[in-house]
Amino acid sequence: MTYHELDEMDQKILNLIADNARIPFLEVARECGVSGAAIHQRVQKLINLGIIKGSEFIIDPEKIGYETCAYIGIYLNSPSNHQAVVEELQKIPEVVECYYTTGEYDLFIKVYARNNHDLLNLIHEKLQPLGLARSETLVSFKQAFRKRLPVPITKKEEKEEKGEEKEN
Amino acid sequence: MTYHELDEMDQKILNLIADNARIPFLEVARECGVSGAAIHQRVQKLINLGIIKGSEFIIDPEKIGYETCAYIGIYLNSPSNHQAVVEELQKIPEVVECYYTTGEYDLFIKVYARNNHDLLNLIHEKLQPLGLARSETLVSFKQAFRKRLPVPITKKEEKEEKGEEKEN
DNA sequence: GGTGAAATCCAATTCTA
DNA sequence: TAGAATTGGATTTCACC
Repeated sequence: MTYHELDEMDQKILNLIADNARIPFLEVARECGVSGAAIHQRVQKLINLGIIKGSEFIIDPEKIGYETCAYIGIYLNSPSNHQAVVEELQKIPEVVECYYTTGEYDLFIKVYARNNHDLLNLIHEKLQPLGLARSETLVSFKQAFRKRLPVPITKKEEKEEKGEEKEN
Repeated sequence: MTYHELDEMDQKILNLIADNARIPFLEVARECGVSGAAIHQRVQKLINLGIIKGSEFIIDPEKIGYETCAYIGIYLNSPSNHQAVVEELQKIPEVVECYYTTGEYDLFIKVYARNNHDLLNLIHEKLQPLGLARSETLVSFKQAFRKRLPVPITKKEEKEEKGEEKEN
């Protein structure tokens, strides 16, 4: 099994804190009908399990001067070299996400740039030298929306049906 | 000007809180050499300006049962209808991001699914019925990295060179 | 796993400058 | 805008269940 079983309270906690990282844990505690210490311990457990990977304030890229967002599909000259390329990509501040994908591209990245001109510059000056055979750029001219994945709610009965064992 | 001028302290605050939403403001205050009230007021200002759009705990999608991540480029039957399609897409829990893009596609979305089978299901059962002419799917089989965009640091001298006005 | 109390620390407001 | 002071809460730990 690739993920730990979360009970209903864990799921409720995650859904409460996921889009408000500053919510007081005592408020979460009241919602869940337990003590603040219990929430504290469970959140700690979720962090230790790697389910919670951190917290962040969401900053609007446009408002700090990044007007252009783009996705770039990358073909490498020597695909065997991908590890080194990924390390170099990680050092470029404008590259915020990087994926290994099936089929089409060797790598697929998300980048921000101050404007379209800087994007072209970024591609020519910083990306091409890494050993790209070719790349395809998809410029977003507007983000329609962004939201978070809901934490699925597993009802207790469903867990029992799946054969939840006592020795967990 | 599309973005507000941030002074060095605003930038420092953003860089401090951006990847730790739970950091005590008093700690930020100590780092910045000002009082807690000053940080409180500045963060409030940044929220009011829309520079800070909220906060969140980062939850590992794999750990809550979403093993497949994919990007899908969408061609619509009637592109004039995009507004309605976007609204429908927003209702689908698995669709977490949606962009209007230049060129190639009418829409470009990011989705999560429990597995590859569910992804196919999602495309056939939920996406196709919205009126897609065609779609191209790019499955990520691993995220190499993800990081945040750094808040650019504008030195005071640079701002003066740019002609910062007193009446701001 | 959870509780409750204690000690420490913080958030948020108000007032002053 | 910043600082100081205040106060009501929040965080965290720990002994106990």
